[in-house]
Amino acid sequence: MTLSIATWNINSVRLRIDLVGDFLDSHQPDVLCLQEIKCPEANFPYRAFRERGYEHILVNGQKGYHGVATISRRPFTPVGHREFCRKGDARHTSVAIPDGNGDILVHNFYVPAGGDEPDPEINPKFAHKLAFLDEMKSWLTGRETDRKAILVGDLNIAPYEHDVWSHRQLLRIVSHTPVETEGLEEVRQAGGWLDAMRHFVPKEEKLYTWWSYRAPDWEKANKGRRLDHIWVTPHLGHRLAGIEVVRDARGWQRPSDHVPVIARLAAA
Amino acid sequence: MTLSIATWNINSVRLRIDLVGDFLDSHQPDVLCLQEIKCPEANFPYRAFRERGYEHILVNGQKGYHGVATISRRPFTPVGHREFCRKGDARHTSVAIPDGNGDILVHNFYVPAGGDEPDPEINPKFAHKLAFLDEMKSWLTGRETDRKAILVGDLNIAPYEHDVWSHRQLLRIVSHTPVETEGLEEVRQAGGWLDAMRHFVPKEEKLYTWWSYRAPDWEKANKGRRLDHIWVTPHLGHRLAGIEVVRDARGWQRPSDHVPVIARLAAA
DNA sequence: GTCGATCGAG
DNA sequence: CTCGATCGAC
Repeated sequence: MTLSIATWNINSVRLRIDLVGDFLDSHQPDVLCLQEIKCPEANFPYRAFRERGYEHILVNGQKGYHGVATISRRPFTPVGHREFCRKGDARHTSVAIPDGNGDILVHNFYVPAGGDEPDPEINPKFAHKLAFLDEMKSWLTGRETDRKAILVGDLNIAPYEHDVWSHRQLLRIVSHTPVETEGLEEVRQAGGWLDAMRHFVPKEEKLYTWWSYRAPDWEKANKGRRLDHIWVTPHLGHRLAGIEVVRDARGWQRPSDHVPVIARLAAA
Repeated sequence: MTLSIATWNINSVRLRIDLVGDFLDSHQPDVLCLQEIKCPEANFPYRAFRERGYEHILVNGQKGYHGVATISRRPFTPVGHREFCRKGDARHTSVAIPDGNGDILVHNFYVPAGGDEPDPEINPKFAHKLAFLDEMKSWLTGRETDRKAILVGDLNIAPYEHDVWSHRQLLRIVSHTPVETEGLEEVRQAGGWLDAMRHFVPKEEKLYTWWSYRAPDWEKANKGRRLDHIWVTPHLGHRLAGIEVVRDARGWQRPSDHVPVIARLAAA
């Protein structure tokens, strides 16, 4: 059976529920992983999903900040949320999707943004980000390597040179500092993950999933970053069929600053 | 020449500029007096008015609160704003509209709401409202009596029994307490004004211009109040041709809690 | 209920 | 620039 899975930092799912509906109608992913839903589970707009046949929903939300949700038109088993860094933040959820011979485990992450100042000594938000990466690394080491698994989300780090519009100008900007990009590479390698987006798009080619709200003419300036990611374990590597970055979404009415990314897996 | 003049507490002109445009397109008043524009003059959405041929605009605005604007498709001479109660509030503006033999003076007022507790000793907002009425009375006494003049606005008082859904239940509710209703009558009589709305609608008939946001089913409950008024001097009394309360406006998308009131004057 | 201001966060 | 929370005002 094939599987298509999308990840999207929606920056308030309630405010943008119509955009999400349009996206599901037009792109029909099997699974949608949202980040920054910005509401507790009780206020999640379930109906818009169920109306469209997305009846399997797992929400890890909190009031006002962060929050992730995994939504699927294929049945899944909720696996649970891990609370990283003992902060009470809703930044992770996981589900297991039956897929012929065994399940595919799907991790949905929202890594802390890290504030402005890239110094953990003076910026506790940056320290939190680095601690989160450390904990991701140890928790994921060996955990899914020998299974069929997918890790998606807003990882808030653009790891490679051409994941940002200017490597040089962003080296001291949070999301592209060496301690973060190297940290994220360690997480990826420790878990044995393959970077699905870069599997299809050469590392020499610019690839973005986020454009700041502050630049009025985002399309012309095109000062983007690749903050959103889809990783798969080697057991799924041979099934990777394609990647789509829905760049158009940045130009929709009242958009999120992130766009959806979709990965398509061939049948086993 | 005929003249039609509308008054509308818009509760943020920027948020509801599309509603205002629709109203102008559909009802085509010569003059529109807005209250509670809630922005300084610099942020006033002039373009939407000019695009529609309303090229004469006088704004007395302030940041976040209150603010009035008089908008006209007929030329006028700005007369100025009076600052009542030395509070720095933007609650009045006036213009003079050439009308054959002499001008028609148009006063646009936003009287303070007065808070919840109808006791000036313990509620300074109520004291301010009463002081505002006092100052209106002395300032207007004899001032326009012998001219062609119109006074419109959100006066935040429902003066007569049938200006509220329940006279008995509102006697101790701010906007319908005796000290306010009597005070407003004194203002009206001291200036020699005629109540144009009650000129057409008998005092025994319910007449409202405002329905609270808090009542979810405003139309069915119909617990309204007549807070918005159009007064004219005797020199214009014989020209009063009709009054329209645009009640529908309360049911528009994201409405103001007040609806527009339009007065039509016949040619001299 | 609905607004704008202010704030922290992105 | 845009979001939600909080607040005071209506």
